[in-house]
Amino acid sequence: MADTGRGGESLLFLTDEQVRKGIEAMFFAYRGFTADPDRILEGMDYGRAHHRAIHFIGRGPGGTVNTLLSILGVTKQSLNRILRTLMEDGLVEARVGRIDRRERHLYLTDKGQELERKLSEAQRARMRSAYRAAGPQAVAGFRQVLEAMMDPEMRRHYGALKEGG
Amino acid sequence: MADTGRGGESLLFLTDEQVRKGIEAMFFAYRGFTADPDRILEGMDYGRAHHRAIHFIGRGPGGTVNTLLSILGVTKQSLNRILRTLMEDGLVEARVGRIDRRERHLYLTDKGQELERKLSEAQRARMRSAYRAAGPQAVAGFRQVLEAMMDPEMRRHYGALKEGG
DNA sequence: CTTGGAAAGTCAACAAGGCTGACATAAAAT
DNA sequence: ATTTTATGTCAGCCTTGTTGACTTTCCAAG
Repeated sequence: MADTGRGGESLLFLTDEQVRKGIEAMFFAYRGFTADPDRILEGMDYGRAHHRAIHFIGRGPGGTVNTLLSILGVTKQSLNRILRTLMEDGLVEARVGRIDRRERHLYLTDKGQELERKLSEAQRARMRSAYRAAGPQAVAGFRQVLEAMMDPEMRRHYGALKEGG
Repeated sequence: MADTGRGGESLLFLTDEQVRKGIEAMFFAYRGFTADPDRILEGMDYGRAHHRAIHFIGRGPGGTVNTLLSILGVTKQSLNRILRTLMEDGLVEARVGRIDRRERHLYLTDKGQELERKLSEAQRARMRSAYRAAGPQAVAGFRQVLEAMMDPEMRRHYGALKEGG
């Protein structure tokens, strides 16, 4: 176990204690991460699931239901319930595919974009503030660790959005 | 990359695009973060809420119900349901306080510790692997950003566990 | 000693958002 | 012509969150 790794580090960062602290950091930070959108959505008929759908439709307009399904990792029944309410309320629009007419391509309406912006701005404000407090080097590290933590399939989606953005 | 490093930075890491990628990284990574314990717990009568309770009881044995309540950020009714099943199943023990006998101090039984270890090991394995892949500098940055992302009260709990650990 | 209030537990009801299973339909692929 | 795929939908269940009302226990202040 005397592996010194990257240029002579002590590997102290891999102790159980360090790793446990990382786990708790994830737990507590995720709460902060979702807190602002949750606050905005409470009172509306929407919840976190609607936020996620709106986010990824806004991020990849024209994506199919299947794509969204695999990004979100839920069942079609579960997604359908959310999508239906969003469409009824005129936040999301589903267009029949021109090439393959079985597919539905999803878009945010103007109203949907408005809510997306509102939610996104709150969440970005916190993220930006954390970024600013930690500095660019820390941010790079943050992203590296998170990316390494993902399941391969999720990393695929993440990467696709990276290029796309 | 034209990263100029700390002190005269380009602030490119604060663009909306960068911040959005951070948001998505959190989303996808958190899924990975919970995936392994979820897999272990499925089939048992337990869920993520039980995992969280077990984790923090194991982390701070002798803590009161109220402490746990404020760490987890749920209502007492919600926690009580989880705690009751854990006590019925002999994973958690509640001891009446010696000083203040209204308080219940929570401990994991041997059986509880066994499950805690099983869940924790799976989660730590992933975290450790991510840490190893990213390296110590990245890990430091990861922790900095997450800490800055927490709500102040959560940061308090996080810090308390930090010292304690 | 009595009373106020904090800590904890309990019961009931409800909602969000996961899940499975079964089934329907349209369109593409074979 | 048949099978597969993409999507939608109905019904029902589970976990885990919520609120509200109420009780018990116990410390502490009057």
